[in-house]
Amino acid sequence: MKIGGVAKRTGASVRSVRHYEKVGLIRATRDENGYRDFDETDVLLVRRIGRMIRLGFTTEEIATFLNCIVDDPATVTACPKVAAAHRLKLAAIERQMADLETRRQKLLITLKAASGQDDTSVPETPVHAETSPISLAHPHNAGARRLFRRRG
Amino acid sequence: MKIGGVAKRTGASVRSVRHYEKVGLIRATRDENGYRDFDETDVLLVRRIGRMIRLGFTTEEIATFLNCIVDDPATVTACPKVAAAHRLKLAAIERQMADLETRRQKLLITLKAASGQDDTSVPETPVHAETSPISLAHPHNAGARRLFRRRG
DNA sequence: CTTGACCCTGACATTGATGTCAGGGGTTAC
DNA sequence: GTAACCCCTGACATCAATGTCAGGGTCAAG
Repeated sequence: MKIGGVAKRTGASVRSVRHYEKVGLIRATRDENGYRDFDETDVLLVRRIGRMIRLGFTTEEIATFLNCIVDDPATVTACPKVAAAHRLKLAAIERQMADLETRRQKLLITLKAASGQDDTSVPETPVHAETSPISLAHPHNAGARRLFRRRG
Repeated sequence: MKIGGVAKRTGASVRSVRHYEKVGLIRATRDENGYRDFDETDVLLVRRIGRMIRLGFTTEEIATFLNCIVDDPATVTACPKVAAAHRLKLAAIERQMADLETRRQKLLITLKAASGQDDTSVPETPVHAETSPISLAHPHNAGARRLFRRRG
């Protein structure tokens, strides 16, 4: 199967499949004309890589445990590298969530401080707000916009 | 005050202060020798910019409402632009949190599927798991590591 | 006059998967 | 033979704040 077929079957772009090969996640034999040749096993692998990436793993991380991914769903994390990588990623995600939660609380405080809105429910994690919402007038900053490149 | 003084007083780097000026968030007069000259007002503004950035605003976003930031903490979001920007950011953060939560649940499922660990409590948001943890053997991916640049 | 501590501008690097373009070739059907 | 697809490699762009380097001034103290 050529690369276009893999792309079609996996949902990955041709560009991405080439990228996965370049970083060593997949391997392809070559036809006489230089075209990559894949089989059904590669399709499954590319699908799995896509799932991993959507979970937040980088290709570099995936590479560290790709060689111990096994066919039996029951032994998923049986290989310690896989389990370790998953636990690390889990911890990283929870750190990110905590950071986002902090920022969320500060935004809520700022919003609540000004407008007497009551639809901002602010559930768990009570905050002790030394956040000092907004202040400071600075008269000369009117024309600040549009110094930025726009996406072409 | 010269740029080094601003940096020292705000915690921002000299590089960052120059950057804020370049994108129009602050303005500096120039001494005869070309050196930037700042006053105490600029120090307060740079501190505020730093806080905004830590909240997750980009300088481009900050620029859209910087000119309506006022000195009175009670009127924080009195300027509609500020409130709108904060609500947008809040919504974006909540989307990110939801995405992270989804990924977290999938990671937990995968981990739970293999090791009979019980310290993974999995609290709220029950998941309907069509996640298909891990599978697929691929014998020829042993030498995948170290194709990546290392940071020097 | 030299040293050291500042300041200046401009430019490149970082992160990482992916899009996209340039320039070139293969394969197939008409 | 030519149009229409597909493939190849290599390279640049994306996002955004910040670090860092090169190459060059300014200025005060010794």
